[in-house]
Amino acid sequence: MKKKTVPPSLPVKAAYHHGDLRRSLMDAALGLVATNGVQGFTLREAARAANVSHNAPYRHFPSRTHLLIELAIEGQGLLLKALQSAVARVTVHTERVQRLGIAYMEFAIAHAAHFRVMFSSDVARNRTEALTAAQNATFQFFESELQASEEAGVIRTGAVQQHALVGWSAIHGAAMLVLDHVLDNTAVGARRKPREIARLVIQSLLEGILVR
Amino acid sequence: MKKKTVPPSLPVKAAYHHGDLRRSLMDAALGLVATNGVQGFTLREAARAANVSHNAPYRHFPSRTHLLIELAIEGQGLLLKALQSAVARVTVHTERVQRLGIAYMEFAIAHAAHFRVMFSSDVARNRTEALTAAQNATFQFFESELQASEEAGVIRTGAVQQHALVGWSAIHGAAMLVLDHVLDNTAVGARRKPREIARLVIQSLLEGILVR
DNA sequence: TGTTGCAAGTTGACGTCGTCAACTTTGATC
DNA sequence: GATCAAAGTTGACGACGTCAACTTGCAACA
Repeated sequence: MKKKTVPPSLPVKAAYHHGDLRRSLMDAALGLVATNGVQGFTLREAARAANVSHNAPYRHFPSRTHLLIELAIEGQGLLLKALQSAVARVTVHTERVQRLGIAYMEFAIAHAAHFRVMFSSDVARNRTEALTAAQNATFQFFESELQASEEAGVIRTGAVQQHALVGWSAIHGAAMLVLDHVLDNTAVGARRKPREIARLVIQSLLEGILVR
Repeated sequence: MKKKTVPPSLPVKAAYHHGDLRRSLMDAALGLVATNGVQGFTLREAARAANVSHNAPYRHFPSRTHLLIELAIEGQGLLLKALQSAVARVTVHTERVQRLGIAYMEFAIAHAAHFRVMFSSDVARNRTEALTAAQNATFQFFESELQASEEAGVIRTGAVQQHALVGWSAIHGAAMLVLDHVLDNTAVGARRKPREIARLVIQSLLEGILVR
């Protein structure tokens, strides 16, 4: 019924056994999440997009949720990589912190599908050890960054973990609010690009709010 | 088949027409969200919990999503009320800000079902004007609070909206991370109660991170 | 008082979904 | 060239959201 003699192995769409169905399904899932949201993603539709039967995905993922978990782990890796390369070759510590915040926000926008999956309650509710490890790696990167700033005498001492917590919370919260368009109708968020919002958040974090 | 002559109108479970099915469905939905998550909530199961047929909910809500939206609006109102009463009779401005943050976090924990619905991507994706208005009311309360602090000379001037943004982002992000147990395996979040985490976040926000 | 009309609730159906079980195809290994 | 596990397919099941058509109950009005 289908192609029997494979034409001389073009790099894409390789074999009868589909080549890399696992990757295709994950890509299809990302597309569906981007347009329909996490809960609008369907195993069967991903299978259709990959031209396989509705049960083929079960050869690669034990369930719909596990496919999402794999996407979340992948996304955490991409996020960590994005953060690391955002501060590579930057030596001024406050500049590094600023760039980390902006990179986080821009990752949430540019990889919105990954980001939504990473923090979807469905995934959170069924988190695996691998996902937890990936999340912890990102947080530890934040911590090590602030540790370096403290040792350089740039930030207040003795509260590195606390500062990493508030920093992550603030930029993560801002990203969530931006992604869900909650800020669209507020005076401060309406006409600002995500990057500017991230900059404002980090700036307030660094300088504080109280009069000095 | 069922009771025909209504026994002298007891206040609860009133009539044949169920009394207040709308409220019962929303309560059932909250219970389901609390145990199964937002995406685990089912119209049919809510109907079963209220002892009506699987289509009775459609006499009160045009769709499953609209029931969730109603819950989100209700939750925003409860949140605003909780914030307001948290600072009633408190006069010291920094104390007020601290209490607002703690109240936000405690609302997210105590009303986890409402909170999850309020910020579920399903609801965000289909937001109505009423929901947007309810969200804006909360944010404007934050802003007016900081405005008062500024006029009292407690916080830095000229950036009220910015500070409201970062404050909301930080405490909201912290609440989301706590709710999804993302902090459970971090050094700073593992052994702290949500209230302490909120306190840390607000404290860092007020004082800033940089050396002075 | 009797009729009428509308809101609330029910029944049944449709298409879609996630998942299970049993089957077939494919390609590598000895 | 036979074997065998991995990869993919077919068909089924129950549950879901939603639509359409029906029934029940209450209240307003003649």
